[in-house]
Parts: sequence; structure tokens; C-alpha cells
Amino acid sequence: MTQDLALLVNRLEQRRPLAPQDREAVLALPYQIRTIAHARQVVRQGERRGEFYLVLSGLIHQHRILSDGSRQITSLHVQGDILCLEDEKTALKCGVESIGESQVAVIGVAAFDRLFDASASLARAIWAETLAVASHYREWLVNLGRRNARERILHLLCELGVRLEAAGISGRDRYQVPLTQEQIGDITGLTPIHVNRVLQSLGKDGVIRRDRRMIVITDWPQAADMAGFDSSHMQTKVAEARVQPAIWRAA
Amino acid sequence: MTQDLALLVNRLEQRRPLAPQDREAVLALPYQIRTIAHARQVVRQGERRGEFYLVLSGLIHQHRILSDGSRQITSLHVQGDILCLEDEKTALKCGVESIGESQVAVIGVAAFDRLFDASASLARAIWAETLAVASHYREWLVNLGRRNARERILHLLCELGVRLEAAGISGRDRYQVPLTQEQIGDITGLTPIHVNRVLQSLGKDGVIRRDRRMIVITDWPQAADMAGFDSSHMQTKVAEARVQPAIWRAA
DNA sequence: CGTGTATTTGATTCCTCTCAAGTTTAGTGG
DNA sequence: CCACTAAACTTGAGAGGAATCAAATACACG
Repeated sequence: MTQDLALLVNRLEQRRPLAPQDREAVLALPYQIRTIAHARQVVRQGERRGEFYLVLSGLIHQHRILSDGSRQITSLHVQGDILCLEDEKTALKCGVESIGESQVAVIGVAAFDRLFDASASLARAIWAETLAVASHYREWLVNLGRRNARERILHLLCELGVRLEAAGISGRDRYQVPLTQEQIGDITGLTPIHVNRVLQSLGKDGVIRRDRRMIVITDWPQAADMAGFDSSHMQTKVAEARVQPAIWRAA
Repeated sequence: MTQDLALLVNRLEQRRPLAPQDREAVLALPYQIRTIAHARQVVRQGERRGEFYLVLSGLIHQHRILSDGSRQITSLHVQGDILCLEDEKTALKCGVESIGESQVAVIGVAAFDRLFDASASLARAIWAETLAVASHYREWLVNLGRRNARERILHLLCELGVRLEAAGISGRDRYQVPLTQEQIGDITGLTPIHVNRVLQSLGKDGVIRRDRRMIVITDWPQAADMAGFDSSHMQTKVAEARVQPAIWRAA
């Protein structure tokens, strides 16, 4: 189904306008669908595969494992996101893992590379998407560098809300957290134990309410303010091509 | 002088091969040179200028200032680096400041955007450069998320060494640190006081030697190992178009 | 209903920050 | 050439945030 690649077209189109033939070129990309079970790696750190991935459903993260065994999650990806769009010559410096079951479209970089020949506007859209990725890393960088545990976690919760909302999965102030507390720690550079305590403290202070994995952000504007969260760099528009309802397999 | 833009050509060419007419197109970009005095802002956080910058000499950083006044430096740029290559529609979320006196070539995004029409290979090179920027952010992210003060600082010192060497400014294991301890703190997410203590401790343990701003990394491979530093994601080749000697104006 | 994973709790340690000087350095002007 | 000044660097003491170690409890799934 070209239904899958429509997600890619949408994403690129949100960055830069595309001509009809640009859309066609994208939709004509050869790809195959892969289903990844919970906690399974899509690509292992250090591998080189000459392919990249478009998330069709589920949730995927990229991470780096350091020599002491600690792990840093460097990015999260929901439906419509693009993964591992990297220089094909270098081995991947991050592993890619699924949280819950997810589906990706696997696309060869060679075929993708040919898109640059297709049209300049397509090239611009791809470039703009990459700029957005860089910008997103930078936000996380600031989060880790200059915020305390409480702000970091709240910042992540705000971001998750906005992204899940933008993906048409739930509301920004009320959603199932697809992440374990350990994973939240791996994102925010904290230990899972501390994450737990901060989460409890946030609940005690009425900033959030929790029930199992359900998170409710009581006062969104206030929470965003406390976290220094600014969504201006993100996609906030709800994706048009909404596909499946929000079923996060338990992690 | 097209001498200036040769730096840009070099940079792009290190990412992807360029055809002669691609080089011409880049060299034909209209630009003007701006000299920025020490500690002066090139662009203020929140401004929108429709231009980007190619560093001709000196050292420049991008930073975010948070509402509590704390600052996180998100990137450092030496000769040949490209700055503020962003979506022109959004305001800059980071300020840009010079460390010591530096020179940049100011290039309008409109003219730059036209390069995409020139050729696909040029578009690919620009894209590859942006991927490298994203990759670099990610390295810093890991540094902040999962390393302690000592490792973070040592990692930065290793990186500085490699980059200064690649820019033809000094050796990787022996150079003038262009940064104040406060700036090192703003990069590594630490207070300047703690930076000072860690630096002393590194000196006491014989990992580095310091004299004023001069840094000598005693045993480079060992230091890189201690810091978890891996230069594979970086340019390590010494730039061909070496221009001026390493004169860092005192900060 | 048992098993493994995730969450929670408690006690303690320690890394890093904060506050508060003091000291050195580099640059300036008399 | 030396006093002066502002910035950068150092030092010390104390507080606190987050990590570590060690269990206990709750939850999801077969």
C-alpha cells in the first residue's frame, strides 16, 4: 500500500511544499514493512545497513550504550517519523529499539538518494526535515544541560503530550505513557529510582495525576511553564493520515 | 575574495563529491564579511534574520538562555563551520556569540536556497552537512546525559583538540583553550567552580597539564578512553585551505 | 497462581551546587 | 613602568540533589 508512504509525503510536505510529481516519486519508493516486537532491536549499535525507517505505528527509540553499560536514549519516534537517515558510509552510532510492538517501512538509502535527482523542492523538504531533527536534538541538549530532574521529566511529559496529540493518538494533557520509568531515566539522564520519586513528587504537588501508565497533566500551561517547555519548534498539527487507534502494547 | 567561500566548498566537498559547476555555484554566492568583536552577539536569541554564517576565523558559539538566566552552549564553531542554517521561517532559538574576535561570511538564505536548483549533488552535500550537525548534537547529548563532570570536561577537551587540529590551528594534544572555565561549564552543564575543581583534579592526576590557557593532554589515547571519546563522527582531516595562524585573542 | 518485570520505599553516600570570599591575570591609563 | 580595574581563576565551607545499595511490593502475563 502506498498508504504507508503517504506518511512520508505528509511529513515532507509539512516542511516544504511538494509538486505532484515529487509526491509520486516518494510514493514510488520501494520499501518493505517490518514488524518489530516489544524491546526488539531494529538495528544494533555499530551496524551498518544502508537503509532507513519510516515509523508506521508504535514507538521507537534510538539510544547509545556506553562502555560502562549505561544507556542514553537520544530520540523517540512516533508514527510518521524518520529514523537513521544518516550518512550511509558510517556505522550507526546508536541502536534502534522498539517500545511495544511497532511497524516500520524499510527503505533503502540508494533509492532514497535518487530522490535528490527528482526535484529540488523534494531535496529542500528532506533537508528541512533533517534541520528539524537537529533542532530537536538541541532541545534535548538544553534539557539535559540546564534543568534539574523535575524540570527534565516534566519537559519530557509535555513533549510526549504534544507529539502524541500531533500524531492523533491522544490529547496533550492526558495520555498513556508508553515509557517505563527506566526509559524515562535513560532519556533524562537520571536513575529510574529518582524518576520514580520525582514523578511521585509531581503527583503530590498536583502538577500531574497518575494511574498506572496514564498521565494527566493537570494544568498544561502551568506545567509547560515550569518545565520551560516551548513547542514552537515542533509539529503540533494533528497528522491528517491518521491510521490506527492508540494501542500501546504494555512495555 | 572567493577565498572565503572556498572554505564552504571544501566543507561540502568533504561530505559529498561536487562537480566543477557546483563549486562555481557556491563560489558565486553573494556574501559580505562581518567582523565580530569578543563577546559580541552575531545574532540574538529570538531574532530572525534570513541569513546564515560561514566562520572564516575565530571561534563562535551558539547558546540558549533560559528564563532563570542560566545558559547552555549548544555548539562551538571554528573556521569552515556553518552556523544558523535553519528554517528561515522560525526565529532563532539560540543566540550566537563570538569568543575573541572572529570573522564570518554572511550569506542570505534566499541565495543559498537557490543552490538546491543548481544540482542534486550540491543538495546532497548540503544535506550531508546537516546530518553531520545533527550527529554532533547527539554526541553532546550523550555527553550530558550519561557522563560525570570529569568525563564531560575531558570529552570536551578531546573534541577541542581534534577540531583545532582539523582546522589546522594546533595539535590535538596541545593547544590554547579558547574558552573560559565559565564557558566550559556552559557547554558541559556544570558550574564554573566545579569546572575549575575538575580541571585541577585532572591536572593532579597527570591526565592533563595546564599553564594559563594552554592545555596539554598527557596521554591522548588514554584520555580519549577515559572520556569515552570517539572521533569517528568528526572531520579529522586537516583542512586544506589553512589560512591564518592560531591567534586566539584573550577572552 | 506463579514468574518476571516494573514500581515503590528506605537508608546512605557523594557528586555537584551554592554562597562567600580571596587571588591572579590581562588590559588600561597615568 | 607601575598603579588600577575588571574579568577570570581559586579556595573554603556547607547544603542539597541525585546516585547507590538493598529490599519489598505491585503488576502483567502465561
